[in-house]
Amino acid sequence: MHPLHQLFNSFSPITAQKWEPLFEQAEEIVIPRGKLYIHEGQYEKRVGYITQGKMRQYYTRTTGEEVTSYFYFENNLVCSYISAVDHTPSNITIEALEKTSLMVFPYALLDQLYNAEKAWERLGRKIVEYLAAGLEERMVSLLMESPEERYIRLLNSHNKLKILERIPQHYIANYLGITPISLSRIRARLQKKR
Amino acid sequence: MHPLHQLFNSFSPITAQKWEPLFEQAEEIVIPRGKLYIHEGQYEKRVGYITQGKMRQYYTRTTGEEVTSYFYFENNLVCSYISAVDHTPSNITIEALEKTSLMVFPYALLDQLYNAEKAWERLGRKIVEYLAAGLEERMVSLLMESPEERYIRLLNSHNKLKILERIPQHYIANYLGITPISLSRIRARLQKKR
DNA sequence: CTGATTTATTATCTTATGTTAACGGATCAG
DNA sequence: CTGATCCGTTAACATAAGATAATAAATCAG
Repeated sequence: MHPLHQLFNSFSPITAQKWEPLFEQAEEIVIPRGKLYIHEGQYEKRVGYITQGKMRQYYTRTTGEEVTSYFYFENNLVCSYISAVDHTPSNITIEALEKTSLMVFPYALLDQLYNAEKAWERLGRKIVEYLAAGLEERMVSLLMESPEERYIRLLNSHNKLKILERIPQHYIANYLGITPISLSRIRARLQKKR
Repeated sequence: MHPLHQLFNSFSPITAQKWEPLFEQAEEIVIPRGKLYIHEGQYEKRVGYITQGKMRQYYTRTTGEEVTSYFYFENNLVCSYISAVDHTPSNITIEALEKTSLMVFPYALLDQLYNAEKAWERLGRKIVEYLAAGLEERMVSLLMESPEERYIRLLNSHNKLKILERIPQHYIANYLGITPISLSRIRARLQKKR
């Protein structure tokens, strides 16, 4: 079974027959290191699935500063979801942090499948529920925890250890909502405590 | 048309016939000022719809401090969504800030309707998409903005003016992720700038 | 290999927030 | 009416983060 089909099934079962039309319309693309997959301000109606590589999602302030909101790795779906659903320009940018291979298909196809089949509609709901749960967790962490606590949480969330191994520290600081300098100080403080 | 039916229709159309079974099983409840509608730690499988009143949603730290994550008013849906979907104990508490009237129905009923009808399944997806969009906006605000900027954003978001009019200031500070003292200082700073 | 760039740390100074405490005004219950 | 509680503001102090700059280490390109 294709790993993306497997991922879908972990949300809600999709039979091989129903899976087929999506698989047929998907294509493989490769984004070189440092290049953008999704551009802020553009209508971005593709859904991607990473087979190899890593990506960074960020917002851009009016002042030009980038604020990292998420990292993606192998077996992750990447999509400017709100842009695709609401037909609005994307408010996020997603760049490849290394040469990244993706399977991509148009969101319109997914929408078509939603209309055609309750099983797909259900899958769509389950995926958004998963997305919402992740957003809530991040929101609560930002609301309730200090930068130091957020860093410790990251240290302990072992499903995200790959972030610490594969992402440069200044991006991690940015993801935590602090400057790289501040993260350095936090790390120094924590080492002293041991 | 019942206002809740109207609200549903604004997400995705539900015919009068399909609406009927939900309406029949809904009941009206009243929560007195200061009492809890949803208790943290309990399995909370109802969906509520406020017809009158206002409520506050919060998380509780291990230290006992409450951290406000949302305010609800008339015509809002209130639900410990993740608890209902995942069959886990609620991680949030929702209290009535004044005597509040709600229409409530079991989430299981909604789930049943999801299974029975694609129109309901679609509605479910649309509601979660709306929820996710709200969570993302709040997440971004916490990640990108200073407390002062978040307060200014609240001042300008005219659909939330009712928050400023109807919610005590120390809850607003808590919602912004700061202490009431700090909010007082921010307000003093802003007044000086004029 | 080598020079250039990127990345992480440390120091100094400024600024905003948290904490604690005090105060006055408003609200509420008896 | 009156005492008690709640609420918002202000002050003083401690702490942590932002900004800027300097430096060292690691990585990258030619």
